[in-house]
Amino acid sequence: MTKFTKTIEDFSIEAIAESGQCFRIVPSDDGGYYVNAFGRVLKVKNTGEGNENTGGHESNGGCYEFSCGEEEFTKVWKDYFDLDTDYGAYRSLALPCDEYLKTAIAFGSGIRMLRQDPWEMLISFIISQRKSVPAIRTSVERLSENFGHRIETDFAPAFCSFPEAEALAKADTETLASCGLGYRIDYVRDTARMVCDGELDLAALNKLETPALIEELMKIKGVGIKVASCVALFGCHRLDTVPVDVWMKRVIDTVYHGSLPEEYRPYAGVLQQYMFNYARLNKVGI
DNA sequence: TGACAGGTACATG
DNA sequence: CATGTACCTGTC
Repeated sequence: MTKFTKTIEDFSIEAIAESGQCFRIVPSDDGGYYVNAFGRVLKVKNTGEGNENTGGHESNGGCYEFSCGEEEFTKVWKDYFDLDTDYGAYRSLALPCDEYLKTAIAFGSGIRMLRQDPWEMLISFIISQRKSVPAIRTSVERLSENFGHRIETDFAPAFCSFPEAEALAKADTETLASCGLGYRIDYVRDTARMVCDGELDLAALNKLETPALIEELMKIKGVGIKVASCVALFGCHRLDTVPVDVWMKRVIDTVYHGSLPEEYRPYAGVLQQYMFNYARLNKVGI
């Protein structure tokens, strides 16, 4: 196995994996994690050296070993993990009086906003409606097993890539049903067909300003404001976007009396990720 | 064991 | 335009 080792600030693969923005980062049997993205698999393991690890989700960074060469790391994963960004700058955005956010940031230290594939985010979040996170993971895995391709490595069990639009466009109903898609079957397949037909061009949409991007995404059947916001934030890195699910609604209503502070707007998507993570994993802020 | 899931489309008022 | 309801099914 090729290895590349790097010390990274404000980086916790565990916190990222559990933060609800991705469904295909899973624990390995030795305390590391497998990252499945862009048709590749990467193993990430904290070496336990040179970090300020205080345990669990409070890990603030440290030395990590990656199962790739420096070239692939620089070309693919540095960008995926958003490593050129200083997350201390985001942390400092918390208003002095905002105890809730400060607590949430301390708890979720090491979370980063992944730069994920817009197509995968679109389908994954269409599937996510009325599903728990474990159920979403199961559906996405089954979809990949049925319609993706196998990814063989010398360091991990075989994984399957996220399906291309062509494969989902011609998928049969029975197989899609076996992936647990339920009433979302036609949402997923019709979206895939639109991409194949060129009727939906995600790369083109990604050039739009955030409000127009979300408006266009919501024209897709099965995509409402929440799913469109998730695609914008997690797939198009629109950090000004706040997906409001049941957890964030409770936080906004209860803690912020109806709306987040205006000062947060440009990076509210990052800050809400800490809030969401803290609320969901602790069941607080409700 | 039945309620509940990180919502959305569609029908009403 | 705001509110109410049905919806597939895995997971606990």
